[in-house]
Amino acid sequence: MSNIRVRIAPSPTGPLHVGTARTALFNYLFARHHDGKFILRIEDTDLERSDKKYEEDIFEGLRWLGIEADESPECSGPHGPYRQSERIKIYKKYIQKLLDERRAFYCFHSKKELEEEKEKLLAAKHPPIHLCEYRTLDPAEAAMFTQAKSDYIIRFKTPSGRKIEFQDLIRGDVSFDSDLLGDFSIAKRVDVPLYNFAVIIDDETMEISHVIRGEDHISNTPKQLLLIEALGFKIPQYAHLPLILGSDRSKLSKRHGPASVNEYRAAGYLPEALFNFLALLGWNSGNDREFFSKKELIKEFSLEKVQKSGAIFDITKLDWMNGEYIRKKSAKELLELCQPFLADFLQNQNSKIKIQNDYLEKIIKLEQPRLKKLAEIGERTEYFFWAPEYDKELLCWKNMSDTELIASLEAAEKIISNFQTPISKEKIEEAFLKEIGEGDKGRILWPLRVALTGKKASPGPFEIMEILGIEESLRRIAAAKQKKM
RNA sequence: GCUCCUGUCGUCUAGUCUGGUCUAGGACGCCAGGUUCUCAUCCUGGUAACUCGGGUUCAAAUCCCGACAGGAGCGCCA
Repeated sequence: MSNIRVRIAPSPTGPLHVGTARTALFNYLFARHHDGKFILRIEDTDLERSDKKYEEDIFEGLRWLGIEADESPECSGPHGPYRQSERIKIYKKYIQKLLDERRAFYCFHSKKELEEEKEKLLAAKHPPIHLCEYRTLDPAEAAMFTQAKSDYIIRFKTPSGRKIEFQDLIRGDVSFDSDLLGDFSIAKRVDVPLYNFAVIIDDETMEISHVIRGEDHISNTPKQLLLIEALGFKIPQYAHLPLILGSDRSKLSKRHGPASVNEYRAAGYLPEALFNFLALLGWNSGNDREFFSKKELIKEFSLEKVQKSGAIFDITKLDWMNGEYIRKKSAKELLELCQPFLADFLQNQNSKIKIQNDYLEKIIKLEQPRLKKLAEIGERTEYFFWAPEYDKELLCWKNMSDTELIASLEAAEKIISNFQTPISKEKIEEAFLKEIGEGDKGRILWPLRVALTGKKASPGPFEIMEILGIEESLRRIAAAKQKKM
């Protein structure tokens, strides 16, 4: 066991976002690679926006992906509690300390005043920061003010003229000027901490050694560093991950399409495919390899191989990869995976039919090479559950006439009639091939296939008939003939 | 506006640290061909990129400088 400890700290204000999942994934991989610990902490100090149902969504999504935490609200450890809302006492102690040491102070500007100041600064092309004249207010006087006024906040007394530097494991040296920070806010009240403050308290008390988070946090880092210094905490190692972008190169969000892990789950992506895909978004092994199991990823992962620039979430590549993972499944595994999707599909079609598992397994195996997402399974295989509906024009191969079509269907009918229900696709194919000889196979096979499936794209007629059986096949051919008579 | 980060095929990326073997490699996509009644799978081939401008050097995707472009942040959100 190494002394590496990393964490992911989502806020339960929405469903588990793929960006958050990717950050969790990298933290997890890093921790496991170094035999360290991975902590899941919930940042729910913003009570109004936080919601238990989202917290559950986060747990569920992470669990589904196979990213399990060593310590979390669900699995307590020595550094708990793991919800910020349950750690108020801890924060309070440190806020009070900063106040007592006069490194933090009460600011009594109203929101309106602050807003006006910001507008003015922006108009004058200055950075919109707040340098507060209350920073030197006598604590006793301030205490009196807090009784009388309701509009106040606690700010950090940012030192001026400081160059704040840190080493980022991905980006190298990064530096900021403290004068551009202003007297930033750290808490609304002694017992209501704000993000930048709560994070550093948590990271210190949870003994986090490496802070691996999204690039959007780079500009929070100098503020946190100042607080860490003021409190005499240990500085963790930082690594800022590139962002996941939408097709327009801006930060991935709902408007770019599905952005939450559970949406991908519902669409029928496999967890190992999403895991693999997300790992490759901003990281690579340094060679041409693209398929990795979780175990292999843990073995290969290193922060040095993490990309600096943002990566677009390319759904077509995910689809391809998901298809690859689907193709690797055994028939039995795939059956199990497809079952809930099939059940949903049948329910939506108001169908009450019950299908035998061994029958289903054959059907699913047939569609396996075509399947990109599990949710497609119902629509792709529906002709196995009930007679297809289709436009009669679809039956015609090239510019076949009606009489030619009937002749074609009857020829097929004749061949099939020689068989009895447990048939093998090889046998029936052989019979057809013998009949067709050197002729155009489409003339007979296309109408047959459409009669069977009602689709312009499907598996071959022989394999379908093998599953469907002779009687049902003949029934469908008869129905096709009816359409043209 | 200010600060920070980033810039290799449409997309994910290798190569950059340690300059030459890079007429820039792989994958997805797309296109064409083969297999095939159709679709998918499978196989073969093709398409397409070092942001620009200077400099250093015998030699630059690679080092330096400068432009430009894109992104993120600048909350009493996290």
